[in-house]
Amino acid sequence: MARWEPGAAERLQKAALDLFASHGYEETTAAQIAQSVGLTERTFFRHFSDKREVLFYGQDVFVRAFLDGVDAAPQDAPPIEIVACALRSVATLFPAERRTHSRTRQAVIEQNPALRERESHKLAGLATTLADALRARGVAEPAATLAAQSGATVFGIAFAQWIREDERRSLADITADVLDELLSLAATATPTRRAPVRSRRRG
Amino acid sequence: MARWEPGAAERLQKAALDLFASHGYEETTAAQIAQSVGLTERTFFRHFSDKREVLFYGQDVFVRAFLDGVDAAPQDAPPIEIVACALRSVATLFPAERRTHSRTRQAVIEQNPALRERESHKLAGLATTLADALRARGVAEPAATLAAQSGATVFGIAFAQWIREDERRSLADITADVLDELLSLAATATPTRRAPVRSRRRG
DNA sequence: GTTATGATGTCTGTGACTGACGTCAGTTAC
DNA sequence: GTAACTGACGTCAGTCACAGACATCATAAC
Repeated sequence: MARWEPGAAERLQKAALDLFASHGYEETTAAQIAQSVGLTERTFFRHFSDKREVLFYGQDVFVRAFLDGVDAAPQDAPPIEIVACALRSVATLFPAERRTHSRTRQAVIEQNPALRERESHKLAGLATTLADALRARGVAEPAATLAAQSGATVFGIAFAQWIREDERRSLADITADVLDELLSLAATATPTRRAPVRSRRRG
Repeated sequence: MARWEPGAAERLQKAALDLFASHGYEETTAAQIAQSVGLTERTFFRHFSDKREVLFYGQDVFVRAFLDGVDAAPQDAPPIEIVACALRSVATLFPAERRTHSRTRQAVIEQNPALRERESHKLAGLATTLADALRARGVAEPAATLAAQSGATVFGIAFAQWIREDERRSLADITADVLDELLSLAATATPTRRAPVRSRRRG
């Protein structure tokens, strides 16, 4: 028999979400979360670098889905198309069954400024990672950062929409629509100086 | 003679930046900052809601410049043009003389994850405020959020570029270029379903 | 002159986080 | 087969960010 129950991080995360949802984020101490699953505060902080992080545990699979989508894009695809691929890829991670869970988690996050801050930082980090991937494919700056940031923005908007009670569409559909809206929006303004993008494949 | 030197917040901010730059952010305590200008830790936290905030004191004028730019845009301007106005407006707040100061401040921020987090959150907050202003002008969702977020992104990229040692152009010029790049980028992809934007003036 | 005000100091407490060190089941090396 | 090793945990003690409550006192308002 093992000395400890396995999956400490997962148990802590589940307990944390429950406690945050029922008693509030600030009202719940890290020690309480740990105790509720038979661990100590010290162990909590061995698994999570800080208290907020417990709500973002597992986001790496989500980031990886983005990168997989980038890899799956055809070699000659323009930056925005690569981002569209990435968005399609990540949308598969959020089937309809997951909406309820996502919704309660998001409710907790939106209730607390510190958590909102961490969330926007995570989204920014995703954009950075995406930009790195685009640059690795030969997209130049600032196109890489612009495209990546746009992708993160589109995802953020689409996700918020997907969570809403009155929404029936799949995340993939919403994402595609929001991206299209962004492109249409850009089309209404007139570029003033620059020639069309010269990025894509260097060397 | 006044009982206390005036401008406590400004003095605290200046002292904080100095100490952060010379000894590092984490190595500097709030009490040290306060003491260095003859105040107490408690007073520090009366002026700033938390330790990081001291580096962002005064950002309201910056946000206001954005909003002024929105107001200055012609009534019939499409969302992206409104954003362009806002960007031009805010660029005037950063003349060449301010580059050195901005650079050291940014160096401090980039050295610390907690500060970077706060910064990305401030940028997100700016985007939210901008989106509100666009919506107040009749821009519908998600166009308002998309345009606002794009504006914030463009500013972020342009500002980072403006700060670089090897950069000679004004922030206004860089901003215009980055925005153009974004529009060109969008033009390379093909919108698939949506009709052109139907936002702008409701009711 | 009295009173109100506002920025400050003082005191005290809580909770997030950290470093150092001890513990012990299971694994590996010999 | 035992000894050394490892990894996940507990314990203890400490620092610091931050907040509530209350006192202080120069200045403004009356």
